[in-house]
Amino acid sequence: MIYRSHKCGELRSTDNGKEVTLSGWIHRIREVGGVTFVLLRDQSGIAQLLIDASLHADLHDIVAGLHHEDVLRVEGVVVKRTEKDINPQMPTGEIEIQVKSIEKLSSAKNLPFNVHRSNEVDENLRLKYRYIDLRNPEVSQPFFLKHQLMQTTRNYLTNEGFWEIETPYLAKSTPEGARDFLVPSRLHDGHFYALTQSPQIFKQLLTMGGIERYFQICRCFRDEDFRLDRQPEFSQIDFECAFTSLPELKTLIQGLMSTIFKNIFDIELPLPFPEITYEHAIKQYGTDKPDLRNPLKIVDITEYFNFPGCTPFYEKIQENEVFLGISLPASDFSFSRKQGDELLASFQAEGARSYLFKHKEEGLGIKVLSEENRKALEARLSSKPQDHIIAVLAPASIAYSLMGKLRNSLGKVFIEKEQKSTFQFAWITDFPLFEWNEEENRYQASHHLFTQPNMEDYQQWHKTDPDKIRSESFDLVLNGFELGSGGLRIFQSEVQRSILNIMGFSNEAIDEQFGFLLEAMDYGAPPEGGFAIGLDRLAMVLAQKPSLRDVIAFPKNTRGVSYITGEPSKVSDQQLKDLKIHFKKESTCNE
RNA sequence: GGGGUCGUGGUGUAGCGGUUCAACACGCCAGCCUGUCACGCUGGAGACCGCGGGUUCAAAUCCCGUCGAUCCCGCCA
Repeated sequence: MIYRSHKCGELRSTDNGKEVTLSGWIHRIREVGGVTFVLLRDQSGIAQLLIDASLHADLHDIVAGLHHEDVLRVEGVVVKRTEKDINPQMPTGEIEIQVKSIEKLSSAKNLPFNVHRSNEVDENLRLKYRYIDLRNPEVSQPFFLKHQLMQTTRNYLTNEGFWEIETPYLAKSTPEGARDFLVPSRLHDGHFYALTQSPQIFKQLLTMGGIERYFQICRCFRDEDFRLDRQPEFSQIDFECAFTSLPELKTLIQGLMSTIFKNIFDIELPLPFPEITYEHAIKQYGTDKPDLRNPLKIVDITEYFNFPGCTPFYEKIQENEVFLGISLPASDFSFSRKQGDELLASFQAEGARSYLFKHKEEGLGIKVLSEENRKALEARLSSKPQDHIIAVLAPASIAYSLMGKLRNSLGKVFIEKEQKSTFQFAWITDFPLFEWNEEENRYQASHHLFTQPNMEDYQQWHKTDPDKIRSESFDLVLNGFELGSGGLRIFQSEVQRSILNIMGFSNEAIDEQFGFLLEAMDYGAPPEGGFAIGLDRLAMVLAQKPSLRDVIAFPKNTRGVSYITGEPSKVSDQQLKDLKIHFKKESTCNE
């Protein structure tokens, strides 16, 4: 059986007169008097069938029984449409197929939603019937993009001398970082595998094994709460190099990104990407993943209000609070009194004092400031008449993040209007090695446990102020999304042990949990570094989709549930028995 | 773990104390239509308004609880 001689979407007027066999799904049916128009769809596109039962009497019955999404095989002749019947909206709009025979390969029940209208349907229903939704090119297109990303990446890294090597998914649970998905071991009572959160340790072992350039497009598993840009399983472009440096890694990644943009979009990316230190990013953008399409900047205006009598600002500043402002140019950000009040109210709710200043013709309306001081402030903010200034007075720990959120929400409209399809990369550098964990009252790794400290910082501060140590690591940010992170790794066991000690690991705990790694470092480990790029996030941003679920073929919902196959699900008593797992209480979560 | 929003025929929504309140669009079924292209026209079927309780003479509508969905914070690269 020949199912098709041509694909629906490829037919043009140059095919006029050809005998063709097509197979596909019924996209629409339009019955007009004695003739029936059927749009037949396959992956390549849509072609219009013309079925005239008066010419082929045997078609009459079969046409009467056709429904949307039935699967057909048809034979017919390509004919050019007359001038007035051409549909310029369709790529195949100059022709149609005069049908001679129809065979229904498969019939479709009434569908839960229309393929071409699924964007208005509840997402969980679409996910349950993902195989229907995927028939819509708008839904399937991101998967082709992702395919291109993977192919380009493999080619690029292969050309750079990388080997693609697989690492285990069933691995050892490690402390720190995200919660693990655990897999009980049948052969070892009470013992568990953990699904890998990332191939971090394995890739280090590979370079220690003399494989100087490794990469992998790898699945990662993390059992945390999910968001638009977080799924329980996701993919990373993961790589590691021996004898490398931060500049070399950056060059490599910039090369990958520019190759991707060149190959897929025919866009020349401006290189190198701008570099912003972590400290600078927080102070200017209120986040470590700034969207550089957004022109707004946070300005520290504390100094202009820091004099006795400048009530109430002065008193709060003396208590170590900071005063931060964002200038909103009237040319780009129209602003109503009501919006302003709403914003201020949302800040008060977060425990910050907030202010909205309007720049009038005669200047910013802030009475406590001298004219000279006020003018200096206006210059600092580049503020002009009609502009607004939003300002927050709060402890630094909350002020910057509040302003960061404000900057994001204010910038949204601007980006949507002016910058929607532009791509702004940035490197974020000089991250602190540790961050303080309030709950556990100890330091934890801000990147991961094996990140190389800046050795000068380390020598100076590791005994007294570990939080002043910067790490040899960096992030890649694209349009406000953290695309990936990486850096240099510790390759000396003494340093690794000392870092783990600072984070509160006893030597016994280190030997038990990381003994194999420290031992490996003692058998001749090369200096090394690497990076990991979130493949799904990259695809999401490039496809300009709002959710990771749009670029994962069979994603889970926000509670980690798949409606298509029904996991997580209960398992049989026998399976539990084999694993020697007993539940104290009958679980009632789902069937 | 916390907060916001939502839950009405197959799908998307309207109704937000009573009276043509169970409606509208798409889809579905039947009929008509020989150039449609989101075809059109006529008619029809289809919902105990997520679930449980309460207030009331009266609840889709108000209240409480619960379940589910979703977004955000916490958490997480």
